[in-house]
Amino acid sequence: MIAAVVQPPALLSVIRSSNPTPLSLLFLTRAASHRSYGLSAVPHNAGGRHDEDCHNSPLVRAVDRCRSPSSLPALRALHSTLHHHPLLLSHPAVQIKLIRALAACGDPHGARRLFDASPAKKTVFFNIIIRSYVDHGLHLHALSFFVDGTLRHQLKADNYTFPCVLKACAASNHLCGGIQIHGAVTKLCLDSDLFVGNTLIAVYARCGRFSDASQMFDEMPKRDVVSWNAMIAGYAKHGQFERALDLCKEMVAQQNPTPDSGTLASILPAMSRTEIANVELMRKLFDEMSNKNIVSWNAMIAIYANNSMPREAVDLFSKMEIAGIEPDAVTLASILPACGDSSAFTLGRRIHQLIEMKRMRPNLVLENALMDMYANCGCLKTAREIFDSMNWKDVVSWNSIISAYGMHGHGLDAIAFFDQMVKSGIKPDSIAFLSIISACSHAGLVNQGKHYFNLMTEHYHLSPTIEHYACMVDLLARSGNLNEAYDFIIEMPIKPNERVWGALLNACRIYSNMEIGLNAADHLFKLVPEQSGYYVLLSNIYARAGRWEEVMVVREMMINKGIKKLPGCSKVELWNDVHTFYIGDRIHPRSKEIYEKLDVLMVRLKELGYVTETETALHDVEEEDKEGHLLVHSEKLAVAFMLINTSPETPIRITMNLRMCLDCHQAMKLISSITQREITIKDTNRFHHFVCGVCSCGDYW
DNA sequence: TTAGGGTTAG
Repeated sequence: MIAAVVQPPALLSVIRSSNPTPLSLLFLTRAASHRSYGLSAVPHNAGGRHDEDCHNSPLVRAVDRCRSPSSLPALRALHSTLHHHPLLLSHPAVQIKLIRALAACGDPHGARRLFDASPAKKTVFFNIIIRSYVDHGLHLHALSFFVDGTLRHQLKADNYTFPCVLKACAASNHLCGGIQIHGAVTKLCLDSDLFVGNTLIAVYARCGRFSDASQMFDEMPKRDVVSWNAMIAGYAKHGQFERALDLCKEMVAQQNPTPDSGTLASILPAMSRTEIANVELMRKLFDEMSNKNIVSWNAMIAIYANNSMPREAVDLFSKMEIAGIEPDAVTLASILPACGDSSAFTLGRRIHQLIEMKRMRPNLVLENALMDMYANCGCLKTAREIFDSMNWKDVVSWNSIISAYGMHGHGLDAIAFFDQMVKSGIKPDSIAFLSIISACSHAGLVNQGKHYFNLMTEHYHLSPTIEHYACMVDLLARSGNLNEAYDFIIEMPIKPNERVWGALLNACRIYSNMEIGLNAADHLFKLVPEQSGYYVLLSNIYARAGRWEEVMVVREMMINKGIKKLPGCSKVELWNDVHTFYIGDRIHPRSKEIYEKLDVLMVRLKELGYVTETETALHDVEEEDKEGHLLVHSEKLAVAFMLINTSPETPIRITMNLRMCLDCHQAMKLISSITQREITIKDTNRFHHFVCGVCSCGDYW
């Protein structure tokens, strides 16, 4: 019998609310502890009526509405209030609601305590708690609880229990546990269950046991898209990219089942630096997907970002926003590197605001991505602010700040960060060494670079990768030690690649070393015969030596092979728009003003002693117009454009697709001096930060 | 109930 108690209107609205706030629920529980609301009127032995009362109780209904971590304080208050109603609290229906709510509010341990205290232990309780452990990444808790439940409490695991415990095995790579559970599954004849079968595939595939996974897959009475995705994910995770792709293509060809968001996410590891045709295939799957969700959007954005297609990633992100899909932390962490790579600073900054607004910090991955975005957009100071404000830092955070200082030319700071990282107890990994050696290389710190290379191999016992070797060659060669660099290559235990020889050839251009340069070029033309940049480097070496006949020979080689020189291109952001300039470009709507500004600047520059550096460019016919005049390089056009469009205190940020030439570098130093502007240029190698006539690279690049 | 998505170099 429930007494007809008149509810105060405010309290009624709280109880009826479908989305209780912690505050409103606390109010309810405090009020409930002072009034009966019919709860004390629950008859002690009302049988079926008692059940009905349990479900109708406002307190129990309020428990039911606690579904997210923000409701946890309110839920705990409700729970303590229920202790005043022992009959209600001991009812299995109320207990299951409490356990379910605690699990949903992110308190698996609380749910477990309730289970332990409960005399009526049922499989359904068991399943909820295991799932809660798995959802919170507490895989070992899930497994030990499973063992405890089945052995000590004689609980019967069912077709709902096994997928969860097997998921715990798959996620923790616990193959032995998976095999034992498979035995139990077989005894109970549950291996023909679709959900159980799918998780068994996941266990075997994730642990690299492909024959067992395939056997499960082949022998299943019924398969669905999850079965296929589990196989694909296993191959992709273990580097068997072709097999993952073949399986995906087979599914597409059969048209059954239809690939879904999970397929895209499963194949993602196989989509890193893949062929463009594969990226296009994934985009086709994505476009045809009828039930796109946040996972499919995130996976497609990540596919673009991992394949050096940052513009496409940014475009897709815009489409996602237009479609009204709210980005989550994973989306933002995927799009931030794309912002950094494409210098989409305006978007990057907006994402930062979004993160702060949605209170998504602290989030280690997100903060690392944010720091990297700022560094890659030229804002070292903001990157540093993010780094300093982080509560918790991992090796990725340290690597990011080391590489940020390194690519901005602050080698000694990068070294200080590296040493600080080691002192803080974080073990440097392979990328940490790559970052620090690269930082030393940019700053000309040869001995320090060698020290870190030795430290990596001798103290940390890390095997250098081809990237480390390329970095060392760059360090040695660019500092003028060309013979040492050459010997280093010859003694390398792995076959030198394009990057290794490329670093040497570039240094040979700087130091006009014809002999070693020709040797490097010879290797490069065999390795990458279509790459225009190396022909240009060789031609520059000949031009510097005044060997014009050979310059023409190289040019003819390029013409015969149909190799086109990559036209220099610079991008700048102005009021949310990206403006692109090409060498000698006259197509920009404000071209006339840009050239007029440049003319004025050149007069001032020449007064300061600037002489156009024509030594290498003079005979570069592709850089001349019809009248034989040298075409203006794109970065000069970009800087003139920004000078006429922005206020004197606005810093100028330019991103280029080639390395900066000596002439433009000299011009930028002087322009920064006469206009009192900060100019930051990101070329394909590093950042140049020009302030008051001085560049952060110290003219060493 | 099952699969599956994020950060660091060059």
